[in-house]
Amino acid sequence: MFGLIDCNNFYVSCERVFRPDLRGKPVVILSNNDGCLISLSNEAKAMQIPMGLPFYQLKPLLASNRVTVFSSNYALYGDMSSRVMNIVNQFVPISEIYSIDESFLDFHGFDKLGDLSDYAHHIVRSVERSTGIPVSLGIASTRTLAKMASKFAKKYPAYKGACLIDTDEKREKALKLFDISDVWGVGRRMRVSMEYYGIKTAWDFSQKSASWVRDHFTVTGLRTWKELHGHPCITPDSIEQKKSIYTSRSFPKTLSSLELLKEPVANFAASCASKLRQQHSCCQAIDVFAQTNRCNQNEPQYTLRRSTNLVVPTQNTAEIISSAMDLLQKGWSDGYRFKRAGILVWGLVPEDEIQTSFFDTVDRLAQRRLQNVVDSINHKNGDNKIKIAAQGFSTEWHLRKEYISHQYTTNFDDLLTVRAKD
DNA sequence: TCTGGGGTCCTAGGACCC
DNA sequence: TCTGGGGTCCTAGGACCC
Repeated sequence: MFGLIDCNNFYVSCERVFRPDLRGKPVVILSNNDGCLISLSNEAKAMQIPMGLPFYQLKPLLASNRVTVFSSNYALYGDMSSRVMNIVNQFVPISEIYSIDESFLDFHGFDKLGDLSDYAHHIVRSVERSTGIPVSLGIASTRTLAKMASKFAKKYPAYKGACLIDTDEKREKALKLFDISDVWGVGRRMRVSMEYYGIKTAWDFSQKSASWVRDHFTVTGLRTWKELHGHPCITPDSIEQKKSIYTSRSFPKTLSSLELLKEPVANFAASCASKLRQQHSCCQAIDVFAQTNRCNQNEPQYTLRRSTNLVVPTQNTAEIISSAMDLLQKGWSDGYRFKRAGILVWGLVPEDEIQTSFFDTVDRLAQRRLQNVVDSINHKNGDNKIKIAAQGFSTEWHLRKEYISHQYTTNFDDLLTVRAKD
């Protein structure tokens, strides 16, 4: 059996842990740059406030409904996430963190030990008591069915946070109640085709033949179909060893000169290098992107994209920045206003399995020693206390975060003061 | 004025080989 | 007049997830 534990309205719940006065009230969380609505409390959902729409369009509506707004605070959400995962991991031997607010749990063999339902409810209660974050737990014979079960657990209070689909009868009933477009793996595009073929529920889909599904929805559709039948065949990749690493941001204003764009791109490159070292990988290739504002159809559109392969794989900040600056220079063309840029590093290899080159001119050992010293100084004194000159000091490109809360759990200056009542 | 960020996987089509 | 067939590899773009 697989379990899926999912935090309810995760970002909103994180804010509420430190703002208990907001429980039961409508709250929304904005994406980076205060761009779109990305997390809504149940009260906000009940007001028919749509998810994913630009904030500036909804501002009057939110104000008139007295909705509390937060900029996203990833220092807080990331830390709360690891607290939740740590608690969950005390209850199962194997888990796969799937996203910031979800984890798959391995329950194989657990059903022989006693009542799995009691155990599931115990997990849900423990997480909420220890972290303040409400969660839903679904358990079934495949990951797709476990996700479905967790949605039932979230939707119907009678489940008290945990739902098991552990018999064929329950599976059939669940499939018949479940909208096909809510199935894990069915997105916008597939939903349209499903509608065309008259498939409304997960059950309708499961009643098609395997070959029909393969023909109309390719191997990915077939996998989902098998999972709905209770045959596990989707294994999410471990998040620990990524195959590529991406850092990108939109800018609050557009940037139209090469000099202005260099600085954010250098910082994105530095961020990728740091993430590489965290997962003990080196990259073999680096891509640079920059895009004009796609939402503004009145101005000329352009996507700058340049790629390079490295002679020797690297995780060194200076080296990756230097390649990125080269690529940006080569791909540059005047006359565009860039709204977004990013760095992708890929072709990742473990840092201790590097294929060296006969023609390499860099002293790799010295390079690594220097990087280690810089990392340890920054670790002790704060990110970017020592940085590469190209990363600069401009704040032109920094994110807009007008409604950000404190870093309650990761910054000493933001710790709450608790006073006893007289 | 204003529209997120970070991933994985699959497929079609082109380049290239013999 | 008339120009093959089979294979691999790479890349861009799209679909999907949260």
